[in-house]
Amino acid sequence: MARQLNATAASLLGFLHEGPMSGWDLLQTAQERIGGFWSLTPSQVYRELARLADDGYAEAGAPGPRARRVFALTDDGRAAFRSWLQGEPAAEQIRYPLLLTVAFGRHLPADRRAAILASHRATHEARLAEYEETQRAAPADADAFATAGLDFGIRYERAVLDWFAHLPPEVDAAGGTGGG
Amino acid sequence: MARQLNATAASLLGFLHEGPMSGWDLLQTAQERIGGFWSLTPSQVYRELARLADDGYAEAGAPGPRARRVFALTDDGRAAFRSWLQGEPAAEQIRYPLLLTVAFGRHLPADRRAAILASHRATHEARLAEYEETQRAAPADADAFATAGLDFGIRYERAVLDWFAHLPPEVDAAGGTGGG
DNA sequence: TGGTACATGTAACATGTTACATGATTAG
DNA sequence: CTAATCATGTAACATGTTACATGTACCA
Repeated sequence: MARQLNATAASLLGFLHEGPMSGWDLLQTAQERIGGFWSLTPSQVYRELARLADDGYAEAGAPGPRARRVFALTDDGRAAFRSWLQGEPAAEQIRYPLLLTVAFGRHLPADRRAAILASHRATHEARLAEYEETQRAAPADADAFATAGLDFGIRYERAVLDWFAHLPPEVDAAGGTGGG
Repeated sequence: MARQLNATAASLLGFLHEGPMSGWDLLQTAQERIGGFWSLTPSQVYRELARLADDGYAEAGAPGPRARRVFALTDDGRAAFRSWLQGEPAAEQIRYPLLLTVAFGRHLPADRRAAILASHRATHEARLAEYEETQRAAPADADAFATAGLDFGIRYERAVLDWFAHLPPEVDAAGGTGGG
Protein backbone atom coordinates (compact mmCIF):
# COMPACT_ATOMS: atom_id res chain seq x y z
CA MET A 1 0.00 0.00 0.00
CA ALA A 2 0.97 3.59 0.74
CA ARG A 3 2.09 4.95 -2.56
CA GLN A 4 4.79 7.56 -2.21
CA LEU A 5 3.33 11.00 -2.78
CA ASN A 6 4.79 13.51 -5.14
CA ALA A 7 5.11 17.11 -4.07
CA THR A 8 2.09 18.27 -6.04
CA ALA A 9 -0.24 15.66 -4.57
CA ALA A 10 1.18 16.25 -1.11
CA SER A 11 0.50 19.97 -1.39
CA LEU A 12 -3.13 19.29 -2.19
CA LEU A 13 -3.37 17.15 0.91
CA GLY A 14 -1.68 19.95 2.81
CA PHE A 15 -4.38 22.40 1.81
CA LEU A 16 -7.14 19.92 2.56
CA HIS A 17 -6.07 20.17 6.21
CA GLU A 18 -7.88 23.48 6.20
CA GLY A 19 -11.17 21.86 5.24
CA PRO A 20 -12.86 20.11 2.31
CA MET A 21 -12.38 21.75 -1.07
CA SER A 22 -13.16 21.19 -4.71
CA GLY A 23 -10.53 21.02 -7.44
CA TRP A 24 -11.18 24.61 -8.32
CA ASP A 25 -10.83 25.76 -4.72
CA LEU A 26 -7.57 23.89 -4.44
CA LEU A 27 -6.24 25.37 -7.65
CA GLN A 28 -6.97 28.90 -6.46
CA THR A 29 -5.51 28.26 -3.05
CA ALA A 30 -2.38 26.68 -4.46
CA GLN A 31 -1.74 29.41 -6.99
CA GLU A 32 -2.12 32.03 -4.33
CA ARG A 33 -0.10 30.36 -1.64
CA ILE A 34 2.61 28.34 -3.38
CA GLY A 35 2.28 29.54 -6.97
CA GLY A 36 5.49 31.54 -6.71
CA PHE A 37 7.65 28.46 -6.35
CA TRP A 38 5.41 25.58 -7.37
CA SER A 39 3.32 25.72 -10.49
CA LEU A 40 0.31 23.57 -11.20
CA THR A 41 -2.34 23.41 -13.87
CA PRO A 42 -6.04 22.53 -13.55
CA SER A 43 -5.43 19.20 -15.26
CA GLN A 44 -2.86 18.23 -12.71
CA VAL A 45 -5.10 19.12 -9.82
CA TYR A 46 -7.98 17.04 -11.11
CA ARG A 47 -5.79 14.10 -11.97
CA GLU A 48 -4.02 14.10 -8.62
CA LEU A 49 -7.33 14.42 -6.80
CA ALA A 50 -8.64 11.39 -8.63
CA ARG A 51 -5.55 9.43 -7.66
CA LEU A 52 -5.70 10.59 -4.08
CA ALA A 53 -9.30 9.40 -3.94
CA ASP A 54 -8.26 6.08 -5.51
CA ASP A 55 -5.62 5.62 -2.86
CA GLY A 56 -8.02 6.51 -0.07
CA TYR A 57 -6.16 9.67 0.85
CA ALA A 58 -9.12 11.91 0.06
CA GLU A 59 -12.83 11.29 -0.14
CA ALA A 60 -15.16 12.86 -2.67
CA GLY A 61 -18.48 14.18 -1.41
CA ALA A 62 -21.73 14.03 -3.36
CA PRO A 63 -21.62 15.84 -6.72
CA GLY A 64 -23.02 19.35 -6.60
CA PRO A 65 -23.73 21.85 -9.40
CA ARG A 66 -21.50 21.42 -12.50
CA ALA A 67 -20.54 18.01 -11.19
CA ARG A 68 -18.52 19.82 -8.57
CA ARG A 69 -17.13 17.45 -5.99
CA VAL A 70 -15.72 18.52 -2.69
CA PHE A 71 -12.85 16.41 -1.40
CA ALA A 72 -12.12 15.78 2.24
CA LEU A 73 -8.91 14.57 3.81
CA THR A 74 -8.97 11.07 5.27
CA ASP A 75 -6.90 9.75 8.15
CA ASP A 76 -4.76 7.82 5.67
CA GLY A 77 -4.30 11.01 3.73
CA ARG A 78 -3.22 12.85 6.84
CA ALA A 79 -0.69 10.12 7.58
CA ALA A 80 0.63 10.08 4.01
CA PHE A 81 1.05 13.83 4.10
CA ARG A 82 2.97 13.73 7.36
CA SER A 83 5.25 11.04 6.09
CA TRP A 84 5.92 13.00 2.90
CA LEU A 85 6.61 16.16 4.89
CA GLN A 86 9.16 14.36 7.07
CA GLY A 87 11.26 13.42 4.05
CA GLU A 88 14.21 15.41 2.82
CA PRO A 89 12.97 17.86 0.15
CA ALA A 90 14.57 17.40 -3.26
CA ALA A 91 16.85 20.04 -4.72
CA GLU A 92 15.15 22.93 -6.44
CA GLN A 93 14.71 22.89 -10.15
CA ILE A 94 15.29 25.99 -12.21
CA ARG A 95 14.62 26.09 -15.91
CA TYR A 96 15.19 29.46 -17.35
CA PRO A 97 14.79 29.60 -21.13
CA LEU A 98 15.87 33.24 -21.25
CA LEU A 99 19.28 32.20 -19.99
CA LEU A 100 19.54 29.73 -22.85
CA THR A 101 18.79 32.54 -25.26
CA VAL A 102 21.55 34.55 -23.63
CA ALA A 103 23.96 31.61 -23.55
CA PHE A 104 23.54 31.19 -27.30
CA GLY A 105 23.32 34.94 -27.71
CA ARG A 106 26.11 35.19 -30.24
CA HIS A 107 23.81 33.58 -32.79
CA LEU A 108 21.24 36.34 -32.31
CA PRO A 109 21.36 39.95 -33.55
CA ALA A 110 22.07 42.44 -30.77
CA ASP A 111 18.83 44.37 -31.20
CA ARG A 112 16.64 41.28 -31.03
CA ARG A 113 18.54 40.24 -27.92
CA ALA A 114 18.00 43.64 -26.35
CA ALA A 115 14.28 43.51 -27.12
CA ILE A 116 13.89 40.10 -25.54
CA LEU A 117 15.83 41.17 -22.47
CA ALA A 118 13.79 44.35 -22.09
CA SER A 119 10.52 42.48 -22.24
CA HIS A 120 11.56 39.93 -19.65
CA ARG A 121 12.99 42.60 -17.43
CA ALA A 122 9.64 44.38 -17.45
CA THR A 123 7.89 41.16 -16.49
CA HIS A 124 10.16 40.76 -13.48
CA GLU A 125 9.71 44.36 -12.46
CA ALA A 126 5.96 43.90 -12.50
CA ARG A 127 6.17 40.72 -10.49
CA LEU A 128 8.39 42.30 -7.87
CA ALA A 129 6.01 45.23 -7.54
CA GLU A 130 3.12 42.84 -7.08
CA TYR A 131 4.95 40.85 -4.41
CA GLU A 132 5.94 44.00 -2.57
CA GLU A 133 2.37 45.23 -2.65
CA THR A 134 1.20 41.91 -1.21
CA GLN A 135 3.79 42.20 1.51
CA ARG A 136 2.78 45.74 2.35
CA ALA A 137 -0.86 44.74 2.53
CA ALA A 138 -0.16 41.77 4.82
CA PRO A 139 -1.27 42.11 8.45
CA ALA A 140 1.50 42.42 11.01
CA ASP A 141 0.57 39.08 12.57
CA ALA A 142 0.54 37.18 9.27
CA ASP A 143 1.57 33.54 9.32
CA ALA A 144 5.37 33.35 9.32
CA PHE A 145 5.37 30.23 7.12
CA ALA A 146 3.40 31.94 4.38
CA THR A 147 5.47 35.09 4.72
CA ALA A 148 8.66 33.13 4.16
CA GLY A 149 7.51 32.08 0.70
CA LEU A 150 6.68 35.64 -0.24
CA ASP A 151 10.00 36.83 1.10
CA PHE A 152 11.75 34.29 -1.09
CA GLY A 153 9.90 35.57 -4.14
CA ILE A 154 10.90 39.14 -3.41
CA ARG A 155 14.56 38.29 -2.90
CA TYR A 156 14.56 36.18 -6.03
CA GLU A 157 13.03 38.90 -8.18
CA ARG A 158 15.45 41.47 -6.84
CA ALA A 159 18.38 39.21 -7.65
CA VAL A 160 17.10 38.70 -11.19
CA LEU A 161 16.65 42.45 -11.67
CA ASP A 162 20.17 43.08 -10.38
CA TRP A 163 21.39 40.54 -12.89
CA PHE A 164 19.64 42.40 -15.70
CA ALA A 165 21.07 45.68 -14.47
CA HIS A 166 24.62 44.37 -14.54
CA LEU A 167 24.65 42.70 -17.93
CA PRO A 168 27.60 43.95 -19.94
CA PRO A 169 26.83 45.92 -23.12
CA GLU A 170 28.11 43.07 -25.30
CA VAL A 171 25.18 41.03 -24.02
CA ASP A 172 22.54 43.72 -23.60
CA ALA A 173 23.05 46.53 -26.06
CA ALA A 174 20.30 48.60 -24.44
CA GLY A 175 21.25 47.89 -20.86
CA GLY A 176 24.71 48.07 -19.30
CA THR A 177 25.35 48.85 -15.67
CA GLY A 178 23.09 51.88 -15.59
CA GLY A 179 19.92 50.19 -14.33
CA GLY A 180 19.28 49.18 -10.71
CA MET B 1 8.20 19.53 -42.04
CA ALA B 2 9.94 21.72 -39.47
CA ARG B 3 8.85 20.40 -36.13
CA GLN B 4 9.00 23.07 -33.44
CA LEU B 5 12.04 22.47 -31.28
CA ASN B 6 11.91 22.33 -27.51
CA ALA B 7 14.56 24.12 -25.49
CA THR B 8 16.48 20.97 -24.70
CA ALA B 9 16.75 19.85 -28.31
CA ALA B 10 17.58 23.37 -29.41
CA SER B 11 20.42 23.55 -26.90
CA LEU B 12 21.93 20.40 -28.32
CA LEU B 13 21.82 21.94 -31.77
CA GLY B 14 23.39 25.05 -30.28
CA PHE B 15 26.36 23.09 -29.01
CA LEU B 16 26.70 21.21 -32.28
CA HIS B 17 27.58 24.55 -33.88
CA GLU B 18 30.97 24.08 -32.26
CA GLY B 19 31.57 20.83 -34.10
CA PRO B 20 30.33 17.21 -34.25
CA MET B 21 29.85 15.54 -30.90
CA SER B 22 28.57 12.32 -29.42
CA GLY B 23 25.75 12.12 -26.88
CA TRP B 24 28.26 11.87 -24.10
CA ASP B 25 30.19 14.89 -25.29
CA LEU B 26 26.98 16.88 -25.50
CA LEU B 27 25.92 15.83 -22.03
CA GLN B 28 29.22 16.98 -20.54
CA THR B 29 29.16 20.23 -22.46
CA ALA B 30 25.59 20.98 -21.50
CA GLN B 31 26.08 20.23 -17.83
CA GLU B 32 29.09 22.46 -17.70
CA ARG B 33 27.73 25.35 -19.70
CA ILE B 34 23.99 25.48 -19.01
CA GLY B 35 23.64 23.01 -16.14
CA GLY B 36 23.08 25.81 -13.66
CA PHE B 37 19.75 26.79 -15.17
CA TRP B 38 18.83 23.92 -17.47
CA SER B 39 19.07 20.34 -16.35
CA LEU B 40 19.24 17.33 -18.62
CA THR B 41 19.76 13.63 -18.15
CA PRO B 42 21.62 11.16 -20.41
CA SER B 43 18.32 9.63 -21.48
CA GLN B 44 17.02 12.93 -22.69
CA VAL B 45 20.14 13.66 -24.66
CA TYR B 46 20.03 10.34 -26.48
CA ARG B 47 16.34 10.54 -27.17
CA GLU B 48 16.51 14.09 -28.47
CA LEU B 49 19.51 13.23 -30.62
CA ALA B 50 17.58 10.36 -32.17
CA ARG B 51 14.68 12.69 -32.92
CA LEU B 52 16.94 15.38 -34.30
CA ALA B 53 18.44 12.80 -36.62
CA ASP B 54 14.95 11.64 -37.62
CA ASP B 55 13.99 15.17 -38.49
CA GLY B 56 17.15 15.72 -40.47
CA TYR B 57 18.48 18.34 -38.07
CA ALA B 58 21.56 16.30 -37.19
CA GLU B 59 23.41 13.53 -38.95
CA ALA B 60 24.95 10.53 -37.25
CA GLY B 61 28.41 9.51 -38.37
CA ALA B 62 29.58 5.89 -38.63
CA PRO B 63 29.45 3.98 -35.33
CA GLY B 64 32.76 3.91 -33.48
CA PRO B 65 33.76 1.95 -30.39
CA ARG B 66 30.89 1.19 -27.98
CA ALA B 67 28.46 2.06 -30.74
CA ARG B 68 29.48 5.65 -30.20
CA ARG B 69 28.01 7.90 -32.85
CA VAL B 70 29.13 11.41 -33.51
CA PHE B 71 26.39 13.79 -34.62
CA ALA B 72 26.90 16.70 -36.95
CA LEU B 73 24.66 19.69 -37.47
CA THR B 74 22.90 19.86 -40.84
CA ASP B 75 21.80 23.00 -42.67
CA ASP B 76 18.21 22.25 -41.70
CA GLY B 77 19.33 21.93 -38.12
CA ARG B 78 21.09 25.25 -38.26
CA ALA B 79 17.93 26.85 -39.64
CA ALA B 80 15.70 25.22 -37.03
CA PHE B 81 18.01 26.41 -34.28
CA ARG B 82 17.98 29.99 -35.53
CA SER B 83 14.24 29.99 -35.78
CA TRP B 84 13.92 28.65 -32.23
CA LEU B 85 16.38 31.23 -30.93
CA GLN B 86 14.38 34.08 -32.50
CA GLY B 87 11.28 33.14 -30.54
CA GLU B 88 10.28 34.69 -27.26
CA PRO B 89 11.71 32.54 -24.45
CA ALA B 90 9.08 31.12 -22.10
CA ALA B 91 8.88 32.23 -18.49
CA GLU B 92 11.25 30.54 -16.10
CA GLN B 93 10.08 27.63 -14.05
CA ILE B 94 11.03 27.33 -10.43
CA ARG B 95 10.09 24.32 -8.39
CA TYR B 96 11.45 24.49 -4.95
CA PRO B 97 10.33 21.59 -2.72
CA LEU B 98 12.05 23.07 0.33
CA LEU B 99 9.68 26.02 0.15
CA LEU B 100 6.76 23.63 0.22
CA THR B 101 8.19 22.08 3.34
CA VAL B 102 8.41 25.55 4.83
CA ALA B 103 4.95 26.55 3.64
CA PHE B 104 3.49 23.54 5.43
CA GLY B 105 5.98 23.96 8.23
CA ARG B 106 3.43 24.13 11.01
CA HIS B 107 2.80 20.42 10.50
CA LEU B 108 6.46 19.66 11.17
CA PRO B 109 8.34 19.71 14.50
CA ALA B 110 10.64 22.70 14.84
CA ASP B 111 13.81 20.67 15.23
CA ARG B 112 13.17 18.61 12.12
CA ARG B 113 12.48 21.82 10.24
CA ALA B 114 15.70 23.34 11.49
CA ALA B 115 17.68 20.27 10.44
CA ILE B 116 16.25 20.32 6.93
CA LEU B 117 16.92 24.03 6.60
CA ALA B 118 20.49 23.65 7.82
CA SER B 119 21.25 20.91 5.36
CA HIS B 120 19.87 22.84 2.40
CA ARG B 121 21.60 25.97 3.49
CA ALA B 122 24.92 24.12 3.47
CA THR B 123 24.24 22.87 -0.05
CA HIS B 124 23.68 26.41 -1.27
CA GLU B 125 26.79 27.68 0.47
CA ALA B 126 28.83 25.00 -1.26
CA ARG B 127 27.32 25.81 -4.63
CA LEU B 128 27.98 29.51 -4.24
CA ALA B 129 31.59 28.81 -3.30
CA GLU B 130 31.99 26.63 -6.36
CA TYR B 131 30.50 29.27 -8.67
CA GLU B 132 32.70 31.96 -7.19
CA GLU B 133 35.75 29.79 -7.64
CA THR B 134 34.81 29.23 -11.29
CA GLN B 135 34.41 32.96 -11.72
CA ARG B 136 37.77 33.69 -10.13
CA ALA B 137 39.44 31.12 -12.35
CA ALA B 138 37.90 32.51 -15.53
CA PRO B 139 40.22 34.38 -17.89
CA ALA B 140 39.65 38.13 -18.14
CA ASP B 141 38.61 37.82 -21.78
CA ALA B 142 36.06 35.04 -21.16
CA ASP B 143 32.97 34.93 -23.35
CA ALA B 144 30.44 37.44 -22.01
CA PHE B 145 27.51 35.18 -22.89
CA ALA B 146 28.86 32.33 -20.81
CA THR B 147 29.79 34.69 -18.00
CA ALA B 148 26.24 36.00 -17.81
CA GLY B 149 24.95 32.54 -16.91
CA LEU B 150 27.51 32.15 -14.16
CA ASP B 151 26.71 35.60 -12.85
CA PHE B 152 23.06 34.66 -12.64
CA GLY B 153 23.93 31.58 -10.63
CA ILE B 154 25.98 33.60 -8.18
CA ARG B 155 23.29 36.22 -7.67
CA TYR B 156 20.66 33.53 -7.27
CA GLU B 157 22.64 31.64 -4.66
CA ARG B 158 23.36 34.80 -2.73
CA ALA B 159 19.68 35.68 -2.70
CA VAL B 160 18.80 32.22 -1.43
CA LEU B 161 21.40 32.45 1.32
CA ASP B 162 20.11 35.88 2.34
CA TRP B 163 16.66 34.36 2.54
CA PHE B 164 17.95 31.64 4.86
CA ALA B 165 19.73 34.22 6.97
CA HIS B 166 16.58 36.27 7.46
CA LEU B 167 14.14 33.51 8.32
CA PRO B 168 12.33 34.39 11.54
CA PRO B 169 12.92 32.12 14.54
CA GLU B 170 9.36 30.78 14.33
CA VAL B 171 10.33 29.23 11.02
CA ASP B 172 13.97 28.37 11.63
CA ALA B 173 14.59 27.63 15.27
CA ALA B 174 18.34 27.40 14.70
CA GLY B 175 18.60 30.39 12.43
CA GLY B 176 17.11 33.83 12.98
CA THR B 177 18.62 37.00 11.63
CA GLY B 178 22.11 36.23 12.85
CA GLY B 179 23.42 34.57 9.71
CA GLY B 180 24.39 36.69 6.69
C1' DT C 1 42.08 -12.13 -16.49
C1' DG C 2 38.89 -10.24 -13.76
C1' DG C 3 36.85 -6.24 -11.75
C1' DT C 4 35.55 -1.39 -11.98
C1' DA C 5 34.35 2.67 -14.07
C1' DC C 6 33.04 4.72 -18.44
C1' DA C 7 29.97 5.30 -22.31
C1' DT C 8 25.91 4.35 -24.94
C1' DG C 9 21.82 3.41 -25.17
C1' DT C 10 16.47 1.39 -24.33
C1' DA C 11 12.18 0.78 -21.79
C1' DA C 12 8.94 1.86 -18.54
C1' DC C 13 7.09 5.12 -16.01
C1' DA C 14 5.76 9.66 -13.80
C1' DT C 15 4.82 14.22 -14.41
C1' DG C 16 3.47 18.34 -16.78
C1' DT C 17 1.08 20.76 -20.75
C1' DT C 18 -2.28 21.70 -24.29
C1' DA C 19 -6.43 21.20 -26.48
C1' DC C 20 -10.83 20.15 -26.10
C1' DA C 21 -15.81 19.15 -24.32
C1' DT C 22 -19.49 20.31 -21.50
C1' DG C 23 -22.69 22.13 -18.03
C1' DA C 24 -23.75 26.29 -14.78
C1' DT C 25 -23.99 30.83 -13.69
C1' DT C 26 -24.20 35.63 -14.55
C1' DA C 27 -24.71 40.05 -17.12
C1' DG C 28 -27.18 42.34 -20.46
C1' DC D 1 -33.32 34.40 -23.38
C1' DT D 2 -28.75 34.65 -25.09
C1' DA D 3 -23.91 35.35 -24.89
C1' DA D 4 -19.95 35.37 -22.18
C1' DT D 5 -17.54 33.57 -18.59
C1' DC D 6 -16.73 30.32 -14.90
C1' DA D 7 -15.95 25.72 -13.30
C1' DT D 8 -15.12 20.91 -13.96
C1' DG D 9 -13.29 17.70 -16.09
C1' DT D 10 -11.04 14.23 -20.03
C1' DA D 11 -7.76 12.92 -23.62
C1' DA D 12 -3.75 13.22 -26.05
C1' DC D 13 0.61 14.46 -26.02
C1' DA D 14 5.38 16.09 -24.68
C1' DT D 15 8.82 16.06 -21.49
C1' DG D 16 11.51 14.41 -17.71
C1' DT D 17 13.13 10.55 -14.56
C1' DT D 18 14.51 5.99 -13.12
C1' DA D 19 15.88 1.52 -13.82
C1' DC D 20 18.03 -1.41 -16.51
C1' DA D 21 21.13 -3.75 -20.28
C1' DT D 22 25.25 -3.95 -22.69
C1' DG D 23 29.80 -3.32 -24.54
C1' DT D 24 34.52 -1.20 -23.94
C1' DA D 25 38.56 0.46 -21.81
C1' DC D 26 41.56 0.59 -18.21
C1' DC D 27 43.89 -0.96 -14.17
C1' DA D 28 45.45 -4.21 -10.73
